[in-house]
Amino acid sequence: MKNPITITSSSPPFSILLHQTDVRAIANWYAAKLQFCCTQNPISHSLTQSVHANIITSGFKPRGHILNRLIDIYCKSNNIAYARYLFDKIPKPDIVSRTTLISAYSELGNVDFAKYIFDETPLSIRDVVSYNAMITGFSHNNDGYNAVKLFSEMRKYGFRPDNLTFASLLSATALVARDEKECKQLHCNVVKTGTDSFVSVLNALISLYVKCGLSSLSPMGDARKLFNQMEKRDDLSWMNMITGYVRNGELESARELLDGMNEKLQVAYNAMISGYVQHGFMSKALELFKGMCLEGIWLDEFTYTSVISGCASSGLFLIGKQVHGFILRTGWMPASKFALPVNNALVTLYSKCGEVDKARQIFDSMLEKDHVSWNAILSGYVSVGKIDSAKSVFSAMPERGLLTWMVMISGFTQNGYGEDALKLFDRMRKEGLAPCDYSYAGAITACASLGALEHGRQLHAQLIQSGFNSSLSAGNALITMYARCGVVEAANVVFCTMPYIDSVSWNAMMTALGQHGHGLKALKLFDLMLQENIKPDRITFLIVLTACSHSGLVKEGCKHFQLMDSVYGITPDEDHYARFIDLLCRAGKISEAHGLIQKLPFKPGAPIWEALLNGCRIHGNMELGIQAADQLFQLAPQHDGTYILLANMYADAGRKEDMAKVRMMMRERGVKKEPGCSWLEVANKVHVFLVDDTSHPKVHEVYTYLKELEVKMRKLGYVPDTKYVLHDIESEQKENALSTHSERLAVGFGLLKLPRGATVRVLKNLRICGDCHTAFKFISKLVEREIVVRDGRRFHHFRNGECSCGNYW
DNA sequence: ATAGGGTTAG
Repeated sequence: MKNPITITSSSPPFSILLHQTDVRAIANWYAAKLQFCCTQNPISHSLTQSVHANIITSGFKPRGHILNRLIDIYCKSNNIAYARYLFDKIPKPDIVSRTTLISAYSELGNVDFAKYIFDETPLSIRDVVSYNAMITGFSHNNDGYNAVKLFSEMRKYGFRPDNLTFASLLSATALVARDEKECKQLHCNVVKTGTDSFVSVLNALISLYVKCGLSSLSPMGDARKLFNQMEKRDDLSWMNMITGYVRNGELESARELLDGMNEKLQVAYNAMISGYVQHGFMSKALELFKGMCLEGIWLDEFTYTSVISGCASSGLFLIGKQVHGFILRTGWMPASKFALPVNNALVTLYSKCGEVDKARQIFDSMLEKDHVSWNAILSGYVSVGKIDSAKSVFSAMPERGLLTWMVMISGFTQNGYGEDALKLFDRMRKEGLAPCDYSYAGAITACASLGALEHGRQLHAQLIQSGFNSSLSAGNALITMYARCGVVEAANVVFCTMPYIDSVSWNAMMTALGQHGHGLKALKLFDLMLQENIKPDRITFLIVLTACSHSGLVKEGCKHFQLMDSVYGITPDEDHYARFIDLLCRAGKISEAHGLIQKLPFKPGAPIWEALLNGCRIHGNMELGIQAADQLFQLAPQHDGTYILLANMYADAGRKEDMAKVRMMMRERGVKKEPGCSWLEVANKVHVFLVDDTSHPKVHEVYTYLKELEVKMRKLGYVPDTKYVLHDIESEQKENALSTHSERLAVGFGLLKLPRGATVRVLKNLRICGDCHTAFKFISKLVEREIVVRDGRRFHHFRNGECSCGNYW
């Protein structure tokens, strides 16, 4: 429909103004003009304002439907305050304008003001329509309770509910109904009032049955009966049934319904495709998609959104990109006019397949963005590890939902920024948001990587308080956290008390046992897992091999290494071989490991050489160790771990000059710590440096640094794990500086909780110095504080004050 | 003047 009025003018034409007396004509002109403003998308604010200004300056007193139009426009543009101001100017708003306002405000989400207007409408002018509008208003704002309450109120005052009332009421009841009883009762009411011949009422009733029947034996039974009885069905009836079946996982019944349809309704196909996508049957979804193309059914934004997002979530990136190309080629719509969800799905697709730049390109080209778009691009950056870009996206976001925080928190954690993760978690709560269980999982994992036990414990307590104690992700994170902080018993308690567990939980618990030298227990758990019919995956075998390696279980390790291919059909990849070589090396079978490397089915990469180098370090095999280090330098010259391993190898052999050479090499090649490592890690590295260079003159500086770290830690809100605090080192005796300082340092680290890295190095250092006395003192302290020193071969297990020194000392 | 349903992010 063409609008005869020119768009630019804001005052009525002279022909109308000529007859000043004809107020009606002027009013009609303004109303039509405002109607035009209203139908523009987006609403033309500048034109509205100039028309409004014109109304005021011309001395024309707006009332009735002009005021309504104006209010309508200001409502739609979310200028509620001004709409309210105009509303108060209406001398006696009639029921029609009130009803308009009620539904407009409700649609805008301002149901409170809608209720205000409704409440102050005198009972004498209320009618069924206004009640209907208000019930719908509540229902659209997820307030089923008040909708139902209003319904009984209107019956109390003697209003006769009509078909539209029941349509709204049924939809509202779906929000609050608990059982089928309520459905049946309402159904009777509908039949009694004779509204059961209206398609919209029956549609609403069907979806109510679908929602309430979920717990019953045949959830779709009543809905199907009703559907079959219907004389007339429209698009929505079919949609409701199909999505109902989909929700119950009865995809075959849904498909039967679709195939039995006489006319091919596009919405029904869309519902079916989205059902397949939701349940991960991508091949079926794509088959149906192809069928739609062949049958000549029009494909719309919903079709494309489902298909593309399905491709994204099931890893079919190539097909997803093909669909994207297909849309562009067929000229379905110019790319600039793609609907928001389609663009969102595309951003997700390119984010997930790692092409985050392409995702960004689409994101930037979008005229309209919502929180989903922002979250999609954010998780795109997070998953490829571009934390800086993720950070800038995070701070540029117009609104941050729970998911946003969660993505950013676990993004920090996954990329090694544990501190930032905890800081963000705190900030989230300071802003008054209640973190979801995934956010807790992220923060708890951050504690695991930082070794912050006490902080982790507090989060555990808060997690329970928030009612997330049955959360899978949080439970799995807790197992990892307790294990990494040395409290394997606590990890076990979590594992045993979790109401639901998945393969990740099994893996986490096996890791926990393996880390603490309980190799046999880990293998027992593995068997238990098999008995529970959980299929082991590649990760499981990585864990099993590591557990065997750390407990010196060579035979068992070999057995499982062979079984994984022959019985479980998992071909060992580079990581598995690396663990296996590690196992051989730790058991002293260096030449065997070296032989295996030469027979590998692929070109050995960094993990393989690193395992060999570490083995050579343990057993003092200098020649092979240097060879392995050379290979590593070629593969990754900037990786600091290689230098540290090599230096440690020399340290064990007492070759100080060579250690110095390694350090020189690092300096020459500009090897630095990767950016973003936590201060805890820095401290650890400082410690390594100190231990490696026993005559380092800067011992004091290191202590000052550690003290600063402690202050920083408190500022960040960490709770120190013990009451130990670093004392003034200056006042300490200087004799035997190394061992004393090492112990102090360890106490310092104990405060930061880093049993594995730091304490083990202290022990090693004390061994080099031959200071057994301090070592024993130190060990007893560890036992006192329930820290178990572990590692299969080299670091032994100390418990109850006893210490099995073996060849270590 | 008022009605029924569906898509996207971990």
